[in-house]
Amino acid sequence: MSSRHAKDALFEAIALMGKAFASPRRLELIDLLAQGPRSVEELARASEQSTANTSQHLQGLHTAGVVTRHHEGTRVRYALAGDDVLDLWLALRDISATRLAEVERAAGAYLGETVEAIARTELESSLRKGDVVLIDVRPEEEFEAGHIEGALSIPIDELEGRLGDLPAGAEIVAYCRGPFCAFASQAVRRLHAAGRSARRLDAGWPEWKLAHVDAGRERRPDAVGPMS
Amino acid sequence: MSSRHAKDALFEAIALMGKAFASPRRLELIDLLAQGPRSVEELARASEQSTANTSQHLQGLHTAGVVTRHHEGTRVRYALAGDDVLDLWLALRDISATRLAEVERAAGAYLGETVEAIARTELESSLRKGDVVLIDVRPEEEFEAGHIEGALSIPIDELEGRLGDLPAGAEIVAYCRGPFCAFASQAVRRLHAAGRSARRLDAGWPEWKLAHVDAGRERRPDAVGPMS
DNA sequence: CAAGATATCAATTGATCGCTTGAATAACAA
DNA sequence: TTGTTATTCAAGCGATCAATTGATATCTTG
Repeated sequence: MSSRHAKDALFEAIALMGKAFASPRRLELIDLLAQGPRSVEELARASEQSTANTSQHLQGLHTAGVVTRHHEGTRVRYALAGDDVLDLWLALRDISATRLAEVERAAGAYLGETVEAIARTELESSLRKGDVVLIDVRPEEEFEAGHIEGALSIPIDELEGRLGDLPAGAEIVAYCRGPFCAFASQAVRRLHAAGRSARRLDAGWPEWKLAHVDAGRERRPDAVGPMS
Repeated sequence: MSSRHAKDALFEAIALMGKAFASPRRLELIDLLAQGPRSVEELARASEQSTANTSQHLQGLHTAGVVTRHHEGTRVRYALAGDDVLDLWLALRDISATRLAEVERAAGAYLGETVEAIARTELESSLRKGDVVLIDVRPEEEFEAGHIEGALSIPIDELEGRLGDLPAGAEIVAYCRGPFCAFASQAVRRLHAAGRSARRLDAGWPEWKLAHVDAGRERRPDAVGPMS
């Protein structure tokens, strides 16, 4: 009975995907890819690591089935393999935050002084009423790869220069990559310094997108059958 | 600006949990714990590895926040830290199956010849009509830690001896740990050999339990705020 | 074709991981 | 107390991993 051997092989295969999420560098790449497809060089720059290392990790992610790759002329465009992978990453991130004090500490240290947040559902109704101005403070290429409908693209670096675009009395809501991204918090603090009323969205574009794709769907789209 | 350092620390902290899912041995332990709490020795026996190694991995899982531990006299009882962790594990498992051909191959090799499966929703309505006899072919201690209401516990090892407990003409449905567990498939094949009509449930107790806990709830129970 | 940009490969290093072994600790029972 | 059982600790060794470096392939453009 080689059932032990077969079982080992099964868990080993699953662990191939688990390993994809076991390195901080790879997680950062996944987090960036959650905003939209990117080339190797862009990812390397955004994650401040060498191109070679980035490429190496991306290949690892590819053989783990976590990202797709296609060539576009001289460059290679990587993307998350699907919404299920995005969901998995967000789940890992959120659960690690609730279960590991270390994560919350690190998040607090990275985000800086806490700013007031607004929940997605509340923002939705405010948007319908036209109560708020919504700004996307991510880099422009991420905005272009996908953004919340009705949002204004104001990359965090340009914020001060574009205060004029924002109606004086309006309440402003800023969002960025997600709850652990510092852009929105930073934007809110700077807006406050400029005398504006502002809050951050407690989520990012990926969460928003998933929430709208999933609306009215099953939790896990039909568990995988025993084989199929 | 030490923001790079802070960001690294954050991803490194999240990767602590990712690493928990990066080893086949640990995944097997998680899979066993998904059936219910167990002691170190039981887990070591069930996963066919040394007690020392099992203990070591369990400690790793504990510091990763994936399992809880409490002492009961001379033994230590480990359990999954929560339903969110269970959900994460099932998601990783299912996604790896859809994205990695290797996983499906290994699953096929382990499960043996495919048997006909029945979906959870179909089983639910059959149960209401009293159409089927449902048997739980996991080891008895797992049945006792939790099982589908109305199921009969017939550990796979005792199946032949207890054929008499099963009404002759009835359609039988067998379930076990999950879609990648071999017990149910094996049970169905043996029941067929005994001239019975049988199918396997395409999921296991953990999936069933989660589906019933989740019924009528939000997808992800309130994404973690930026800090909270 | 040659030049330039993008991505990957190959080889190396130090660090970490996974498992084994044998001893140590803790709770309990006789 | 002594013995027994369950778990953890500590040391060690081979295997794997992460990052660097420098070279190589591939596509585009002039």
